Amino acid sequence: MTSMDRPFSRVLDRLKDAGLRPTRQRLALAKLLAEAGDCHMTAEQLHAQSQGAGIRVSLATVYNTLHQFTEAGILREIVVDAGRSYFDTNVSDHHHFFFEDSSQLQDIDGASVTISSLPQAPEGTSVKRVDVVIRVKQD
Amino acid sequence: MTSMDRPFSRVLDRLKDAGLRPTRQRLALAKLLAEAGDCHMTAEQLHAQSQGAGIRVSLATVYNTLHQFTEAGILREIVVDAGRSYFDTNVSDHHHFFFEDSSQLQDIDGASVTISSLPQAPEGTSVKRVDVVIRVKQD
DNA sequence: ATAGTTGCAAAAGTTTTGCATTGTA
DNA sequence: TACAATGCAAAACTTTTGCAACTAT
Repeated sequence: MTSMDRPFSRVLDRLKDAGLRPTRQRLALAKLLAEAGDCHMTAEQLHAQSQGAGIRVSLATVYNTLHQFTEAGILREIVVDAGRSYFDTNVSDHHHFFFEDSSQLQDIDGASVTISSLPQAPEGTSVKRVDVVIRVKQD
Repeated sequence: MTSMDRPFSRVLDRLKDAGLRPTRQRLALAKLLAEAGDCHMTAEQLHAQSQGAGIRVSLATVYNTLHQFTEAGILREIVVDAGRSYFDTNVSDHHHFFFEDSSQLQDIDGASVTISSLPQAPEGTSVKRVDVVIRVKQD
């Protein structure tokens, strides 16, 4: 996989498809996310990185942008920890280890988890996603 | 199952085992949770119910108590929604549907979900719990 | 008495919203 | 110019913490 294949290299197209203007802030945040590679980032972390890179953007805008990217399918939001959202740059089929001691996430390839039986979605609803979180602790 | 078998009927023993004193607030909150039966309650909801029942207790104490009960194994904390924790009175082996439209949880019996392959826990860690959340949306 | 516990006001976080500003056609 | 979209300050939430008050020996 070359860097050209990474989701964020197509970010301009993605933003266009989602009806989002390619503003300075969005492009800068998308670039940071692309450079970070596969990762699980909080809004706070991305905001800090932005400041470090000399990009002036408010935390509110970071949140709004992360949610817009999530809507557009460029990111996936993961909630495993009370009062903190993670945004995952890996949007392919996969699951997560959650290290409760350090509050860190680690990807598990989708092929490593086999769910051989699941109940049907309740009448009138359809499954949007199945999340498997393996919570682990230091011995 | 009679009401005497429900976890909260043993709350006095449970509190004792956990080294928690049976204070007025704890007993009142435990009683409300027991009466509610199997449910997924937020701290805010439990606090509202307490007020409704004429129990004077602060929201902070509700949070502290819910966490203490969770530590004691009387409750399980479920995090599926950004910025909101649910406390589940059902601590048996089970999973959840999450209705994204209404932010409601519904139990799935453990036997209804079969995971036939899972990766090993990373070196030096052990699995504390495997959470499966089926996210559904209204058609 | 006193050592340990508890409950809550106040503080600390996180996330969302309202609206002036900006950008586009 | 008009119209919609954007970015951020301020507001709204949720959750945690520090410490005065309380409890059980």
